[in-house]
Amino acid sequence: MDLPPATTAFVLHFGEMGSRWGINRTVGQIYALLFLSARPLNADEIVAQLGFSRSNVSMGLKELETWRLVKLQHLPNDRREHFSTPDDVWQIVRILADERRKREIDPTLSLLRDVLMQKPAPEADRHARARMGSLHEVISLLTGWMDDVQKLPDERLIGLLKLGGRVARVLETTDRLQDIVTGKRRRPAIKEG
Amino acid sequence: MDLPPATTAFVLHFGEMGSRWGINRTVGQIYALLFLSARPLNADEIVAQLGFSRSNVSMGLKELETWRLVKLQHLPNDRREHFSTPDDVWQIVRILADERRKREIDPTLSLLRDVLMQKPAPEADRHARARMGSLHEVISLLTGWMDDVQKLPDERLIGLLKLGGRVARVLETTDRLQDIVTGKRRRPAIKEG
DNA sequence: TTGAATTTTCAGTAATTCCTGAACACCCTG
DNA sequence: CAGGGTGTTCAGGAATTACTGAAAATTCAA
Repeated sequence: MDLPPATTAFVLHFGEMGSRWGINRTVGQIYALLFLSARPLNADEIVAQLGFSRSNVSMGLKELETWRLVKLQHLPNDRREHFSTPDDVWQIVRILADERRKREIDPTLSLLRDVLMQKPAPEADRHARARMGSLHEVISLLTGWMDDVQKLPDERLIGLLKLGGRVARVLETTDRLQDIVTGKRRRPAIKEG
Repeated sequence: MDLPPATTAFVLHFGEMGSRWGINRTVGQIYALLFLSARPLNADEIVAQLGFSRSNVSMGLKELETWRLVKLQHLPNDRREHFSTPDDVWQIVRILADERRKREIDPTLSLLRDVLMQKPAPEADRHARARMGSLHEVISLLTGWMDDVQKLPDERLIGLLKLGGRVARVLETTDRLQDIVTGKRRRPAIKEG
């Protein structure tokens, strides 16, 4: 790997982390290399830099395509396929969130729906079904929120993240207003005694 | 597995999903079983239900402990260790978010910091370093937001999630006020012409 | 249509991860 | 402090996953 030291460190790190992210070492390294590259790379260039077999690189790129994490493009006067990552890191984050959700959460949500639909066994599993119900509720809320957030344009999303916990204060205010309107809480008197 | 059908389905599903979540099949099943159980279970009960070897259950429970996903407890007049999951699903979500962050994100953040600290190689890696900079920025923002949100009490968190994308409107209003105050945008005139 | 360039497939091997049984360690209780 | 009950460790076999090289398929220019 005759790459600048910073790049090498990053690529190796991504390889190691791969296992924790659910991809393997070589796929992680390929992605890292493409992410840092100033221009699209073709498979042979990746082979040259990382030293994996040609076929392994081919399979790795295929997998990255199924994740929608790389895009294929052709350069003028060059038959070879070149690959690159989105320029915008936020775009990458969105895709990642989407794909992980699709793979890691949706199947469970769907199973919970199915199971909860069945007629309950007479007693016996009362508690278990209640637990699955809670879980379903929590996951639905989380994924619904994700859907909402995915619709926001980048600047709004970034604004929201920067606001962080301070959003809570806004909510607090809203709640209090709500309470007052619905009469759950008395309007503060001008003076009590 | 002489369990109610709904429980069996859930346990098996969690086993299969295990690989996608970064845990293995047996650990997934053990966790699912504990999650649904109406009372804490000891290792032998888990062996009886799932049919894994005693040592495998022992190792699985150890792993779940390192994830803080199960807690050990002793019942009166019983020397055996019993295990259970938190009653509150939100608690589980919080722990999971925390642990995944610690394992999957923090190491990368730390590597990026280190690498970006080094003196840049003369040219050559300008682009790569800029990319790493962007990535660092995005991850910092996301983890900072996570930190903030983790501090909110459950009801606020749930409120926030329910509000979903509608928070954006609040932000929009805030921005507009901000713009007016700072003079970036003219105060809407009563009538233009 | 040919054939060179490029990509994909796939059978086989290497590497890793998972799981077990047996041995060991650590209690507690009597 | 002996001995049964309980939990842990670990070497090795089983199962899975990763990777390779060779061959097949595809694409495209001539």
